[in-house]
Amino acid sequence: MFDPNNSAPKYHQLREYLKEQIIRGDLLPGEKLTSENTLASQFNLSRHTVRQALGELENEGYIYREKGRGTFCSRPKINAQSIAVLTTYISDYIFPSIIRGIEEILSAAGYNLILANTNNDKAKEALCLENYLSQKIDALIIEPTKSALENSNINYYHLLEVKGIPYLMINAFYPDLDSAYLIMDDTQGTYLATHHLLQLGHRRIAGLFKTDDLQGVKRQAGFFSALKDYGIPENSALVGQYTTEQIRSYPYQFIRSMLQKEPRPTAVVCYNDQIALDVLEAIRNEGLKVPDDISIVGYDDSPLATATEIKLTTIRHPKAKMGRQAAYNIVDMLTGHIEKPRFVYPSELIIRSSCRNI
Amino acid sequence: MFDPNNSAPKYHQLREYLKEQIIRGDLLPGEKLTSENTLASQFNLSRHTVRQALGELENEGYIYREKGRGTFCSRPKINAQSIAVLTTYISDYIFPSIIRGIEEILSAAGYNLILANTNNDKAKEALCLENYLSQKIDALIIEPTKSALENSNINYYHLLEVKGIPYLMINAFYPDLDSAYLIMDDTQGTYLATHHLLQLGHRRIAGLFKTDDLQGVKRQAGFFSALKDYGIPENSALVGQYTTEQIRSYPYQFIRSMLQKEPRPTAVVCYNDQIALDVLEAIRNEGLKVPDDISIVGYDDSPLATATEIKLTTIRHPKAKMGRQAAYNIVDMLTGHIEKPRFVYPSELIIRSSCRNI
DNA sequence: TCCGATTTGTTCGTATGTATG
DNA sequence: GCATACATACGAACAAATCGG
Repeated sequence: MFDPNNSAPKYHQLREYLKEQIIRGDLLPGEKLTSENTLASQFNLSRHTVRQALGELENEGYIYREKGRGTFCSRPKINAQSIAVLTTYISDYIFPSIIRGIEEILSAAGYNLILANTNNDKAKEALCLENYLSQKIDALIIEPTKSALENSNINYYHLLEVKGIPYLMINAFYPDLDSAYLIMDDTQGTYLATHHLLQLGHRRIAGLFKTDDLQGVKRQAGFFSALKDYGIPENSALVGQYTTEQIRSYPYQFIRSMLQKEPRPTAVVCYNDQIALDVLEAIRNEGLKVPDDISIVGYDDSPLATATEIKLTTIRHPKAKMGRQAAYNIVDMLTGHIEKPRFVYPSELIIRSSCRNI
Repeated sequence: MFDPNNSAPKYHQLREYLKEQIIRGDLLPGEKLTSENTLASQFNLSRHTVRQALGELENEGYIYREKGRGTFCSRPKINAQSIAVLTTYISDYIFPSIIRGIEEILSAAGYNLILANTNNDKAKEALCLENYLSQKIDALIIEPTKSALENSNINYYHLLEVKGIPYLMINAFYPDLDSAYLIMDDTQGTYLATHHLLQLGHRRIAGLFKTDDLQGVKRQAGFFSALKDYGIPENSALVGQYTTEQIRSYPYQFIRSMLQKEPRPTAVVCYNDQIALDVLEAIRNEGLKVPDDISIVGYDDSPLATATEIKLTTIRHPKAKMGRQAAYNIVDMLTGHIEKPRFVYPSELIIRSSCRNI
């Protein structure tokens, strides 16, 4: 308004001038602005130009106009940003804790949390991402679905980058995508678990792993790595592999049939606590006892680990802590404080009563 | 555009005329609109008037303009509606299931789910409601916080009504608010539970209830109602009452001190499963056994009810089913199919192994 | 209740700038 | 360079709502 060699359009200058006054608090909510005609003569503008500036301010929510009365300053519109959270599941296992952690931080920071789950179905994941891309989503925390398989939704992630929408992966990431992530050291986790069993004297150790997500692949790698360090060759007969679709029956069946053949394993390393409970049931139904006959270790330290009589030895998952850090990170990415955070939580063994010395 | 006795401003008429073309699909995304000058001469308008119409269409996202090239039809903006869900907690107990039920339906129906919890704190509830009121929230599913106390946030609910934002209460409602709700029959629930104990021969029955939410008040009423039907007078020494803030220590302490005095109760009716577990621990720590020495009944049939060795006799809460119905209802309210749904789920007793005949 | 001053809303006209093809 | 299209900017007039006297 005062700078003649400012190349910006006059109505832009006036708009910014007024906007500043509002933001600084010179104009309080409800207060009347100078009338259009007065502004025009004050700044040597046509009324039309003034109206253009006011129109945009109205559109952005800074002011409102009332015919016959005047133009007024709006109440500050808290236009909270929305951060979407897309996980495989939401109501079971460790997911409620992760989501609570995220909610805690986002809520305190004034962001909306938009929640959905994929049920570990890539089609549902695609649908959700497509929705988010066509809406006003400011950032995304996502647990990739079937992260070990080909990333058929990679285009959506590229679109997120193009649109400048920051996203953060938790629990896993796609190797062919240069993304920010927050994961735990899955390989180290099963290494510790397996190592623990080896130290207890176990030599014939079975493993049961999920193959369609990166966590499963890494956990299996940690299992083999520990065996190798003890000079024990890989024995494929002792390793069960399953996918999401087989989760209901395979782990149970695998263990039951394994227990019916001699020599039996003396211990089982499980992909997670949920599978460990299936294994526990299979062992029971064979008339055997944990840990007397067979030791088992779970993974994730979920509520399931301590829900039964046999308290599971397991690996700690950061859960709510990871949720909180994910929320902090995505906010920092959104505000430009960090570029692409990448963090790997070290693994920690929790010894309970599902393993014994032999 | 064609109606001379239409009193609406010309630019409104032109705007609606063009908007219709876009919605009908006469103008496909990316297609070029008639130029400003052509439109002006075509409809006998000034170019300024045409610009005003186009400006609003641009603002609403229907078109975009490129200097020197022309005005083009935008890709259809799928602006999904957002439904906020505000519960007391989100990660524990029956809440993950309720939220999963809501998510399942809203997600399938193409709505965003915006999630937050109040931690059973009325100040946090006020904060969330204020946020939702100043944002673009289309509807709200809410579990009221401390529903038995004075509704200090009633103004926010009135504002929701004024703004035409439908809301649905779950689990409880404020008596002084004429709202839609979805609750279970809490009074009948504890009536059934208490009646069950009476039929098993118990006569000295203790009760432990929360007093700051409507559910607690109703559950206590059902407890007394059943006792009355058996001609047993109210004995305040046998009834413990606590609020959210006392939840950590009171129930445990109350039961322990009660067990140290003769005559001991032979059964305890608990506000919910979580409290039942506290009671269970208190009984154990007194060197007594459930159900041999004392019977207990929980409420809600949460995962906790079957997590320990003692499987709790409890009352079924609809959980995910209630979540789904809440979602269906709020969508129907939003689309105007129903006005104010009100539904009370009948209660159902689940008999497990925490009660015995005496 | 009506009047007149003020204020925003609608509509016209005109001119010039600037990017596109 | 030229025609076309949108962007910026000026001016003028009347309509409609509000408000104080």
